[in-house]
Amino acid sequence: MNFDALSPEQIDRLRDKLRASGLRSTRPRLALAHLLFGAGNRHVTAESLHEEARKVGLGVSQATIYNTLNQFLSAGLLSEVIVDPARSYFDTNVTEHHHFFIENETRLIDIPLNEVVLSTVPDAPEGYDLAGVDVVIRLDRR
Amino acid sequence: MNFDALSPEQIDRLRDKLRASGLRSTRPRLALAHLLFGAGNRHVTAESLHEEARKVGLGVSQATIYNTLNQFLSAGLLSEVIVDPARSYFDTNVTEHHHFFIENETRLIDIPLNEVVLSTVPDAPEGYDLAGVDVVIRLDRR
DNA sequence: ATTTGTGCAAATCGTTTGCATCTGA
DNA sequence: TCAGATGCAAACGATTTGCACAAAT
Repeated sequence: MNFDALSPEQIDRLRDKLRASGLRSTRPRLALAHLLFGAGNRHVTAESLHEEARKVGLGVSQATIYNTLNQFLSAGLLSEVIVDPARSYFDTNVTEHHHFFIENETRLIDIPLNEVVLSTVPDAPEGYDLAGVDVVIRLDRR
Repeated sequence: MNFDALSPEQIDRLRDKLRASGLRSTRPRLALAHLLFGAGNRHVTAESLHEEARKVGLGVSQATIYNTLNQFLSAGLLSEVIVDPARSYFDTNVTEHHHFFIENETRLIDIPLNEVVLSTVPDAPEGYDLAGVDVVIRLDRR
């Protein structure tokens, strides 16, 4: 596990982020947090993150990848995007927004909230609370 | 397999529907088609349909359920709804429309197309064609 | 010292597939 | 007749879990 590229400040920032969410700052978690939150918004699958971790020389098992992703998810550090029956996508953008999904590239692109305007939306049926609205625009490479 | 409840007219209608889609009208397919298309729009999972088939006394295996659902899907007799990472939903409504998904009841409700108006939608990125727009409104029982 | 996380391998769950056997056209 | 369907069980891929060990507070 190569932490040389990380400045102490970066490490501290990640530590704080984890602690603030009630998670212990362990080595694997710090390393994965760095991959995930180190640069802009990202979409990963368990497999893509595992692959990435391997390349960077992290000896993390798939189980830890899954556990960590799920912990980050329940801690609110990640959101889940449900667009593909074959696998789960995790998004570092936890604000409300929508997605393009490129079916034959297995790739997601964020759509800022203000670029989709729902001018008419049905009321929730009696006895139910609104939990969220997901808009997925499916694309195919031309 | 109890076909007593089916009038010859109903059987013929289903036969035609299958044939029109290039599918042979076999016993299991006719029976499942009857369950699926017999009464209004429906949402099923492989498991729920299997269960239902069992109750009606059909000796169909899970494999046949899956194969049949997928054949109906590619034949355009069913559509797929992707809302739950845990299982696939099939919808007998093959026209464009949207969905309520009740997370803790594992249940779908159709939303007619005109009840959701997207007044602003981003352009597809260069080089990509629009394949579809899915709106899922997630609900929780109050 | 105690609690929480990790790794591994085995277990689980939904879904798909190979193959021998049936069956509809 | 014979291409196409079925059933079963085995295979599969993604995800979860049990448990012994390791590390964090």
